[in-house]
Amino acid sequence: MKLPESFYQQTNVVKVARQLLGKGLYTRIDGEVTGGIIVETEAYSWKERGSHAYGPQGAKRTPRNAIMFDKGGHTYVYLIYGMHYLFNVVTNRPDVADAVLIRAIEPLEGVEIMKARRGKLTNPFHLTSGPGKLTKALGIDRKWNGKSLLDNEVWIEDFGRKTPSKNIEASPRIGIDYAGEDAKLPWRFTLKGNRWVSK
DNA sequence: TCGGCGATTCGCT
DNA sequence: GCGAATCGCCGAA
Repeated sequence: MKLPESFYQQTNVVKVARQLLGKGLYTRIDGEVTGGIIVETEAYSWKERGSHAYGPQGAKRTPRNAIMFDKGGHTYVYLIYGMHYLFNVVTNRPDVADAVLIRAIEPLEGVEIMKARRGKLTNPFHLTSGPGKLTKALGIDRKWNGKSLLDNEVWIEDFGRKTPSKNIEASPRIGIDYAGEDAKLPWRFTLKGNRWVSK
């Protein structure tokens, strides 16, 4: 069952980041479905320096991050290092710019298609074990920014199982040293022991 | 308008 | 383990 709009409109983005572990992220392109189990997420709130929507005088809206100010249930996709697309789930109410970065998935459906999109790989665990890797495997690029997760192009499945807290590990977020003290927030969540978690 | 740099990945050493 | 790749964003001027 597809996650409903109410899930994305929850007001605690850290809680949503935890709840997304174990859910299924899918895309459908030309009728071909690819997807996998979310095994690594990071929460980003406009209130802290790690977020693209952070501003010293309050939330900062720019052309790039505008979609984060929309209501929860949209995608936020942007280009980083001039070559990788990163996929986020926009959460919370309109004008509250929170989002969850999906950092890794465990391949589940359309594996051969994902392999073809990724090109030559020596290690099978490298297929979707990073934020830039999974977008390439799922066929996500900048055109996907702002899509609704309630449609049939990109969506998140609830398999009806709750992930026990003991299987979730919290740690500081990756690659945001510029965020100062906020870089220490334990807002990265992983499924303990999963082989597709990024290194 | 200009210049520095990033929520990363991959290949080579 | 290190550095190149590669470009759009964003703050400063």
